[in-house]
Amino acid sequence: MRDVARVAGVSVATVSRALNGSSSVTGDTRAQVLRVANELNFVPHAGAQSLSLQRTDAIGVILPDLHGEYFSELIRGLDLGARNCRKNLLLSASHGDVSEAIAALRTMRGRVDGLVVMSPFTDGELLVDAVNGATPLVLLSTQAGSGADAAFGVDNHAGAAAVTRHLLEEGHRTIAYINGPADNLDAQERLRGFRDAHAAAGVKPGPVLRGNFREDSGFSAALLLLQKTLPDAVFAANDAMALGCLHALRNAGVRIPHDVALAGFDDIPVARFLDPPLTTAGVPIAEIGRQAVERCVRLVQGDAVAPTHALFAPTLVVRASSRNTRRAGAPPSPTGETT
Amino acid sequence: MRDVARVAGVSVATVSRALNGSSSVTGDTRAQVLRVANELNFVPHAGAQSLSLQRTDAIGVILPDLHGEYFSELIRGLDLGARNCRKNLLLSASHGDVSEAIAALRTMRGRVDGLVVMSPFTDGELLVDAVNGATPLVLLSTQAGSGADAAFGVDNHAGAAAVTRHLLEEGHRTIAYINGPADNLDAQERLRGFRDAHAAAGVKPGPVLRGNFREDSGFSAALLLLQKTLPDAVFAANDAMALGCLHALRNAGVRIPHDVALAGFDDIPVARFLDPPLTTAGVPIAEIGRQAVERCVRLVQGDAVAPTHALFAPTLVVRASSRNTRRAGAPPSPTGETT
DNA sequence: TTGTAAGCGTTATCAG
DNA sequence: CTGATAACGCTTACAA
Repeated sequence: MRDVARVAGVSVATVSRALNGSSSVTGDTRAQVLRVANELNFVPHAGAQSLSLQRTDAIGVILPDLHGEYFSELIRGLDLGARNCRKNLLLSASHGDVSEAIAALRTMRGRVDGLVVMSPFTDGELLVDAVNGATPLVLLSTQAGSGADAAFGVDNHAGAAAVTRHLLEEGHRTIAYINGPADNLDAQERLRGFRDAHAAAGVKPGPVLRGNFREDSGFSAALLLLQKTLPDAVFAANDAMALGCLHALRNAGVRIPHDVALAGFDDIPVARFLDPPLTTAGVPIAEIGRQAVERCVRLVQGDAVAPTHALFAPTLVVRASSRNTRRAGAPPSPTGETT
Repeated sequence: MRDVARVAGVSVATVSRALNGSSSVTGDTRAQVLRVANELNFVPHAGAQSLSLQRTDAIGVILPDLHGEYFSELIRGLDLGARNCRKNLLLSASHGDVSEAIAALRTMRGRVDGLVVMSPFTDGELLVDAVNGATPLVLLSTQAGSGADAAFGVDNHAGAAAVTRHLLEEGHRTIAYINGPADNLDAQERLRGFRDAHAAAGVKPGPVLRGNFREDSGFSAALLLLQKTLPDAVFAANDAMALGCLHALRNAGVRIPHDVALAGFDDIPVARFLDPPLTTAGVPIAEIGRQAVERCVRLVQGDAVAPTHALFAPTLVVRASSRNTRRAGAPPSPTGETT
């Protein structure tokens, strides 16, 4: 910038003003400065700018992972929101570990104006403590009362209960469940929904298998199931595991849904492309991301928004994978999709 | 930091030294400072730090998109590389537009030490000009001679030719092609590979349909194909479009591979889970991302590395979707996967 | 070993 | 309308 000032024969202050379109600059000097800046292809140093302005125009995002269909879809929404607000996104992965999340948090101080953190951990308060009100904080997938400025989540209990109810109504009697990570709040709520729906129907829940929300754990769980009498249906706590499960079962020659019905949770983009298309609890993943970022930006701007804990209600998406073909009087719809 | 200094009864310089483990600090003062810093839960301001240190410990990444299986997988690799080097990732999307990419580039000045940019655009030199050597730059998916410090790409021509050859060898006579965006270099090379393989085999290529690398364009292309006599096989320029194509064909009651064989490009994670599993050109997506970041970091550190344009050779991944079941003497392998 | 002060590249205040 | 100059929060000579 000094160079530009020198060449243009003005002071750095004037350069700054000209570049930022301050009104109090002669048309001549402005033109001159812009010309020189262009010649020297000067690009303002965003780091210095934000130090001076006390604002970075960036939102920090910390997610358990940055890959996989679920996070990919979430990131799509986050990006959308950021674009809408003309903010940058600083993404970081905590790899499912609170301490890593906190470390990421620390490196973001002074780099971002606000934070969107997904913290499905039981000990998520640590995170809020770490931020300590220093920065606007929006939490994702967290239980209520978290002390953040805002929180967005999914009604996991209702979603899981709806899927379970659907499976029971289809006439499936024993339903096996592939669980998520034990310390994951989303997973805990889904399991509760699964159990409560059974209790309400007066049916004994099938076996609950260990899982970690990743595809391979769905695969392994299916292998376990194959060693005993197969259940009528399998409900995986997310679509990724349902995918792995589907794969393992098909490898074993099990026909879905004829031999075993299958359902998942999330409605990730591929769910509808599987064969058979997957019944699942539809979550507006991208939409949640978008709203989270936009809310965060609003907090940064100081727009007094009431602290919220918004809970999105999943919609039951019935596709072919859950159909009970053993039962009479269940005429398959042509496309197999209802909502 | 001033607060810490005041409370600890030392100068800010000492605080800085204590926090950064400078050797010339008494054990006592250090302990004292650390204690106070902890009490006040002081977190260094990364922005100010980098202004002073002239280094941000962050790598900027600009991709056409941040979502979808392909980019998701790429981001996994980028994150891996960044973690290995203990760097942060500043991600941005150019949405397939050079000017947006350049805009993103500008906002990154002073925020990152180096750049990894995916620029499959025909006018990618603009990008290099924009950076103007100010920052180490690693390019992805770019044609050679780009003027960047390093470039990583895929041998698209070889990959597409291999897939085409495979389809021809399977006995498919007319092969339709779903193309990528016209101004995309990867897409251009793949089309060339498709054509050259036909020429080498003395077979006339089937129809080439317009596409944009996204799922829905594969779907539309398939609808077009369904209006005429179906080809023996369809080769989509990437897996996402193959997925869309698969979906449309199946909706129409077309059996794959019996009625029409199908192949894609990339080997995204779901490819093996489709029904039938998808034949494709396997690209080590995540690995490319990891290497790109690590190379970028090395450039930042000034390790004199020779400028490279590394080209990864795709591996032909044959799965069930390309089998010619109309031909005699093609006994299906049990898993249907070979490499 | 520690403190003082200059500097990183901007913006903003305050005189001129 | 424009130019000095003090921040912004940190690091690092240079002095003490």
